Amino acid sequence: MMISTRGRYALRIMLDIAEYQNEGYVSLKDSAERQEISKKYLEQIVTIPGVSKMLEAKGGKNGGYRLAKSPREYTVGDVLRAAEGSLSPVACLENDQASCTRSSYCAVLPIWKGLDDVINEYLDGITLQDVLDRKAEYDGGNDYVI
Amino acid sequence: MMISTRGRYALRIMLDIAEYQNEGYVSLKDSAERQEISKKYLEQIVTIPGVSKMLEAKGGKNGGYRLAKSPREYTVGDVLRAAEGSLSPVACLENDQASCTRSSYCAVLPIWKGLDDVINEYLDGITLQDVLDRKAEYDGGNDYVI
DNA sequence: CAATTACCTATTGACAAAGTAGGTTTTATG
DNA sequence: CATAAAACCTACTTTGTCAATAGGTAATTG
Repeated sequence: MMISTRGRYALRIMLDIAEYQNEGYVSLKDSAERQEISKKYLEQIVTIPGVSKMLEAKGGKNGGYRLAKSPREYTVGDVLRAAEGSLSPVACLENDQASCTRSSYCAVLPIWKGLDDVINEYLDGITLQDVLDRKAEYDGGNDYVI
Repeated sequence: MMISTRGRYALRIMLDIAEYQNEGYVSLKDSAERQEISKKYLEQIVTIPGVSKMLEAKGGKNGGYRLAKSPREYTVGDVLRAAEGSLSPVACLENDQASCTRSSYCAVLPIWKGLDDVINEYLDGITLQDVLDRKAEYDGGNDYVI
């Protein structure tokens, strides 16, 4: 499993904020309740450097978060990579990892590279706005949930 | 990371056997040396039920393994799924997993389904023979290695 | 000033990954 | 028939990450 709760929750909270931010800053308390996710755990996810870069925060009463840019400017891939650090399907491709000694002549490595490409292309082809739009199609903005 | 050493080693040993089986049964000892993988660990991988189904074994001197079918009839996806159990990128799609209570109305789930499809289509589009052929292209069957 | 929010650091329990270890059984061959 | 070489089987260990929980401090607004 390549995408853990960190990435999945990051995506859901970004979408939740995107959906409710027109009413002002969205607090983690509200998001956590809507999403049925521990608020404490969400705090950790939201403070992952890559994730927090995509948000603007404000403390105090009526504070909370909103997106730094438009939901059209963030892809699902952006959010997941920020939260997970890497979406590599195998260790061989991990950026920080000391690359395998066989990599220069490994006949299997091109398969992993191709897989990595396919995954990132797919996830970068979906923006947060796309998800919100699809949701709205289904239910007019009511029953369907992030 | 979705594909661990189990899956990667399973693929490499299947390819190694495919490559050398025309000279008779391929022993784990030889494969392990060529692939620089612990023989003991390879034993475990080869006895995973799904993996062992793709092999024919013979004990004793000059024994070893060979593929049950032609390398054209096994895809990379077949081998990886057999070794890993599942290639689901997220827990939400795991077959045995008690499916999430939100699944019936979750707006994010279709994204994971789509990702799963993209991954499996890619990996099922490559047969073991394809990998052997590509290797042969590069080096005439010598320097390039599985 | 009081409530509400974000922000920060540490700790925990469970589980899986990646092997290691030590044996038993089967099968050729000298 | 004895021996070596192979597959086959069960158990254990170590390490690290995941998924939280806990308990605070700092900032902002009404």
